[in-house]
Amino acid sequence: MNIATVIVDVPAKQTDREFDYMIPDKWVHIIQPGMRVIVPFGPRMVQGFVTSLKEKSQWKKLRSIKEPMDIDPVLNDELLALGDWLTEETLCYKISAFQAMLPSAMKAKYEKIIKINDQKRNQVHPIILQMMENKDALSWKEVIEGDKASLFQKEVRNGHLEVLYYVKNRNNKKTMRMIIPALNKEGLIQVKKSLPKTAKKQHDILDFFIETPKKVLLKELLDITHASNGTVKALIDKEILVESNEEVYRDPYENRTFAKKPFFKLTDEQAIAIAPIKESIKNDRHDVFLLYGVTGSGKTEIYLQAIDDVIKKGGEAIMLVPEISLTPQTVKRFKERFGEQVAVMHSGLSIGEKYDEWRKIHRKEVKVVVGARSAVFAPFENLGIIIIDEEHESSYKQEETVRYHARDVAIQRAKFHNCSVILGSATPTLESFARAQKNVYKLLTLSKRMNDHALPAVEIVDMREELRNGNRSMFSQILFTKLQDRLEKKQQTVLMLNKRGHSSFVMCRSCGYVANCPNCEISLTYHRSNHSLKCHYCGHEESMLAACPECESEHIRFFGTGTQKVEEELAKILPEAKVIRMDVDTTTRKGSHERLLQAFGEGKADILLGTQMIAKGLDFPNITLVGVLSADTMLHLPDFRSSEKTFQLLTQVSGRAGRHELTGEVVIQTYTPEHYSIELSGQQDYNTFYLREMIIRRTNHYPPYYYIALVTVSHEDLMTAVSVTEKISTFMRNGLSEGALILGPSASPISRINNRYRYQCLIKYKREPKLRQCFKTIIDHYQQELAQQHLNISIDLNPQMMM
DNA sequence: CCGACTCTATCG
DNA sequence: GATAGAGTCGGG
Repeated sequence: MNIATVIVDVPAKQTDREFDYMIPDKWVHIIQPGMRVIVPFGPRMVQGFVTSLKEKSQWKKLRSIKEPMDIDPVLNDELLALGDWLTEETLCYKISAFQAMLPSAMKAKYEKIIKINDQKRNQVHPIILQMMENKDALSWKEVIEGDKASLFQKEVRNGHLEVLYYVKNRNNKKTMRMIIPALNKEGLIQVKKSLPKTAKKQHDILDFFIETPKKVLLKELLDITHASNGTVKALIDKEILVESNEEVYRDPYENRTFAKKPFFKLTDEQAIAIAPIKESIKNDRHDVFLLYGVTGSGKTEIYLQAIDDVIKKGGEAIMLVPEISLTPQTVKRFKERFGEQVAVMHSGLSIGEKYDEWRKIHRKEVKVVVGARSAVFAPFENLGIIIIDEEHESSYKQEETVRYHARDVAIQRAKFHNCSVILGSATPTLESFARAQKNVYKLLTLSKRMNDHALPAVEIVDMREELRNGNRSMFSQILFTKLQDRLEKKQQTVLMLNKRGHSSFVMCRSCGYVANCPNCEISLTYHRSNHSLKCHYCGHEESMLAACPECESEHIRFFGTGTQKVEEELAKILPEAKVIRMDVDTTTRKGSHERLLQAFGEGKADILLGTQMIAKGLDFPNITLVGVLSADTMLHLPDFRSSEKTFQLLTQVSGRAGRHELTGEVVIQTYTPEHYSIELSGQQDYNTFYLREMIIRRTNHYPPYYYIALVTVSHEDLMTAVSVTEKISTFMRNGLSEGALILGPSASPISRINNRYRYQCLIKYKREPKLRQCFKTIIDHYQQELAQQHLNISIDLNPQMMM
């Protein structure tokens, strides 16, 4: 077995296959499938993943692997197979699938440098000699961007200069200096006797080690003994102490202690719900459970106890949470229960921290991982359960390159490990609930809140009515009164502004001109921080307009009730209220999200004002009022899931109120109170919503009755974009069965991004075995244009967003 | 004839 | 995706 098949780190159609390499004798027993290696590829060096080993190759001359990048494989057989599955399922390159499964710290960095060929030093052009006078090497980038590029190229061609390629591991293992005594206790006492009395600090250090003869961090040692670096160094020089550099994990939860918490006694309802899960765990069965439980019904406790069962059996658990609710509160609950056995993975961690957490899993130092979407790839080998909380969240779907849904990956992995998946939600997706109805998933229901607290009373306010009564403010009379009331009672309020699709655009009040991005078909967003207008799609930025470019009127204003504007209004009408604002502007800094929530939890403010990000996971006893300022902003988005999304969001945010002793109230302001998703979320009636929405999905041929696939074509030239989309539509019509519905070409909801026109074709189908093959044919057909970057075709199977 | 540029096959 | 080598063009 001295030949390895390797997938190289070149994400392109033509290189998306295995390449054979010789394994040098010294590595023959080292290199295994799933390892990263450095291989020569054409003239350069690239990273690659070994996928298999074999004896013979159809190629006569093989090149050799340069060196392995790992000691242990980073992908085991299961994950290698999962990579194949991902590739097929999402139509991505195999290398992209592998990289999606690993922390980004493992992605190679490449460096290309130029050196003087020492044998020909005397022939090198004097200008270059001068440029490289006291430098060992120049980076290729520097050279090619300078004005001597052609001279350098010539010198490279005639061999006076040589080009070197490096593959670097981003491996940034953190190391720390550790100190350990070289002698035993008696030895140290001996040394202490022979030390002069004046060396006081040295005595202190020796005392320390006589008392605690073990390895300590240098930093800690200095802190405790108040000695200096020099003192320690003196002892090292005398060979009394030994210094070593040791790898440590960066601990994002450092300096925090988590008191062990016992298990709660389950309510009768919880006990009934968990029984089938425990049964599956006990018998190593693969089941998918849909845990449908109203907000505050104690789903988390069920997760915790299920995980505990798994750990007791020697298994491991993956707990997925939406990014946005991966708050310290959530992490705390898991750390309190499972202590050091928990790894945490979320986007707030640095690349290095994520890498550390990954290695804890890889080295089997933890049993549980709590994390966002990508944690579903945690390299456990004894998986006993995968839990997906808030199953309906759209953040479980990756929206670029490897367009996977964590739910699908979870089920795929669970099949392999013969273990169960729990999908939990108060507002399940229609897809999941329908599967539960058909017994594909097993439905478990929690209909009551813990401690029998009532769900909050919801009041829906018709804002058109308010306007007719002369109230032009953004607060209805009812909401205002209730706000005042809570202020007096010293209780807390959460105000949500549903901003999506309603950002603060700039409009002229005289002529109606709206500031649009010059490159994209989308309005610019006002940013207060630097008084500028920005495009969220291409990054275009310009300064705020002083006057309307169309009519020169100065009545140009930013519109859309942004959170800042609400904050200002609150200051006017309720000047005594303390407000914490939470939105993209106030939560960009690391940890700021957490700090704001903590401050609110400690009662440092009366009102928490924010966007969707406040709808999930907050659980504070003193919140008794939830206000939704404009419930319908996302109802009119061009997406067949907009009703479902609205219902979910309103139900979730309502669930923030009255979770503990005090009863909660919810006020929902809307311009379309008659809409069923608003009306039914007011009644917290998921079942009726499900039935009504299912009828609509059936008549319009949408999921769960049909699967959908979205093809988006973009090109600089409008006509090309249209005609390619047209050809694709026709091809799909001919290639697929009678039952498939092909819609399009039609302009994308955002018809132009970065000066590229976007057209799309939507395919609805029930069963199309040929679907993926058809897409592959299309990509092959347009290969050349795609490679030249003029054309772009993106294919999303089961898209979550229709943009 | 040379350099600058574009196109395209290939990478094991 | 990056590269080298082939092919093309235009100025001298």
